[in-house]
Amino acid sequence: MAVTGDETESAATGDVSAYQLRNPSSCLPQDVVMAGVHGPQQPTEDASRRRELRLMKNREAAKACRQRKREYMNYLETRISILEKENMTLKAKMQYQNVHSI
DNA sequence: AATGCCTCCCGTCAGGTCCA
DNA sequence: TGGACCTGACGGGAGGCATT
Repeated sequence: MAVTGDETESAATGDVSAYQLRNPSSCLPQDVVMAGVHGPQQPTEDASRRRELRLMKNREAAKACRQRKREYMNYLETRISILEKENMTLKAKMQYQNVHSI
């Protein structure tokens, strides 16, 4: 796999995310209210903790979601090959019946 | 060796759905 | 109705492969 663990590690430790780096306007945690007039404020400890918890849960949810999707796609591909075989068998059977006028 | 393209996996955000 | 959860979309990193 192409995972070094660095990304996961940095995300888990609350470093600046890739998204924040490429989209500076979104650098503020969603659930931290910033007061406009007095400039940027530090997120409270509790807000940061809640954000990290939310990101961690969403990270796990996304992994589970992708795993389910992979399994479903595998199921569909298996189903396709089964139905294709079935279709070929039925076609062969029809051809046989036509040739022998059954 | 350098480069470009493709594919896979990941983390994050945003928006939708569900349920207490 | 607010919070928890799910999932599509997006963009980045890394590996593999062909081409130069």
